Amino acid sequence: MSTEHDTPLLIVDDDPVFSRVLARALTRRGYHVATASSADEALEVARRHQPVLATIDLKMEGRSGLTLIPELKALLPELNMLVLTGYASISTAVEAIKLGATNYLPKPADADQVLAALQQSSPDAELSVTDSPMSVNRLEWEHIQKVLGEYEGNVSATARALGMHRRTLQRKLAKRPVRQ
Amino acid sequence: MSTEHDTPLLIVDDDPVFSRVLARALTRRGYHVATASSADEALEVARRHQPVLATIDLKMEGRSGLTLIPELKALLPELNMLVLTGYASISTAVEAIKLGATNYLPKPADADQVLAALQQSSPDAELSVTDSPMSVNRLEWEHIQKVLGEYEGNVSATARALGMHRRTLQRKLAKRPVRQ
DNA sequence: CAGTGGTGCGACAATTTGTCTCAGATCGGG
DNA sequence: CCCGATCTGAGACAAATTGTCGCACCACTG
Repeated sequence: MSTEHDTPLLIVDDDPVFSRVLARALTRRGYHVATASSADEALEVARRHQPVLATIDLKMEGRSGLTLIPELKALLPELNMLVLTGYASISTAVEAIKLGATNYLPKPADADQVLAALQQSSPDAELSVTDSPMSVNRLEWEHIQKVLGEYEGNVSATARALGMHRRTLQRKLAKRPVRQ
Repeated sequence: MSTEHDTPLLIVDDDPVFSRVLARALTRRGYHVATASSADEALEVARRHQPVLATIDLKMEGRSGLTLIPELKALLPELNMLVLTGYASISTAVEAIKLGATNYLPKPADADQVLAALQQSSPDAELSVTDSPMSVNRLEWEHIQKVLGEYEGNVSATARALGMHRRTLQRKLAKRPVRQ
């Protein structure tokens, strides 16, 4: 476990909240974390920081994270890149891997899942024994909260975006095991 | 268009209807088509047929098509493999590409899409990123597939890990993934 | 051979969703 | 000030999904 101590890691994400939370969690686990909030900033920071691991968001202002992958790869051929996105799709997953990403996860994902995905870099994939995956309900809850935030709390719009009935979303939000 | 004339192509799928329809469509377009309905048969046929292109179904009787990918690759290093499945998920897509598949398409897909996916050689970083978040159901499907993969397809263990009833998981798996 | 743990699937009750419907609130014009 | 559009919470009831239990049937192992 001491092998990853101070391993330089780069987080590329334009959502400051997500970025900060993940950075904190990874720092606590002993990584040397840097963050960037755009593709261009990522290249800049990468030059200085020389990361060994990176997480890359796809949907960002300006260039998409997809174009960033080959650029980072050119800069740091050894870099282990995990694509992490709230707008996941099979087609971008396929492209990301072909472009050289080592893994691809839909958000929400917690720090442990991120690390497991980064570690699982070898193509043959020794199955990591993730102690306990997120329950379906928790995953759903976090996703709902995130999207709800993106729509500034508009329940109707969120329900439409999530492809669920407004009444259902309403009910799910009503039995909140959570505050604010 | 004459370049693909008589190009040997292998279809691996255990659904005879799908297999026959696709074979006919591709034959009409000038390919020299062979079919196989299991992983083992695929290896056998591949030896004789020496395909340049192949489509591989994931969910088949016996071994999954996923294990077939590296085997075919070992047999025919130049083989261009397209994974084609009715139970598409990001996690199997990532796995398939890492194992050497050149592309991945959810069924249903018509012959033209299949050919386009097989022909498309270089990755495209300009691919547009979806602008709507995943639906709750789709996210659930992706998560289930990922965990299921981590437990090597063990339904009971996956259900336990996800805190859901085996019967329920079973039923969810029987359904196709929701689009969009 | 018995024991353990996996899988598929039928059946029926318990719960959750979908659908429809109202009755406010709010907001930005015209 | 009223209009139309849109958002909201909530009741009611049907439709669909899930929880539960049970059973048969492997495969593996001591």
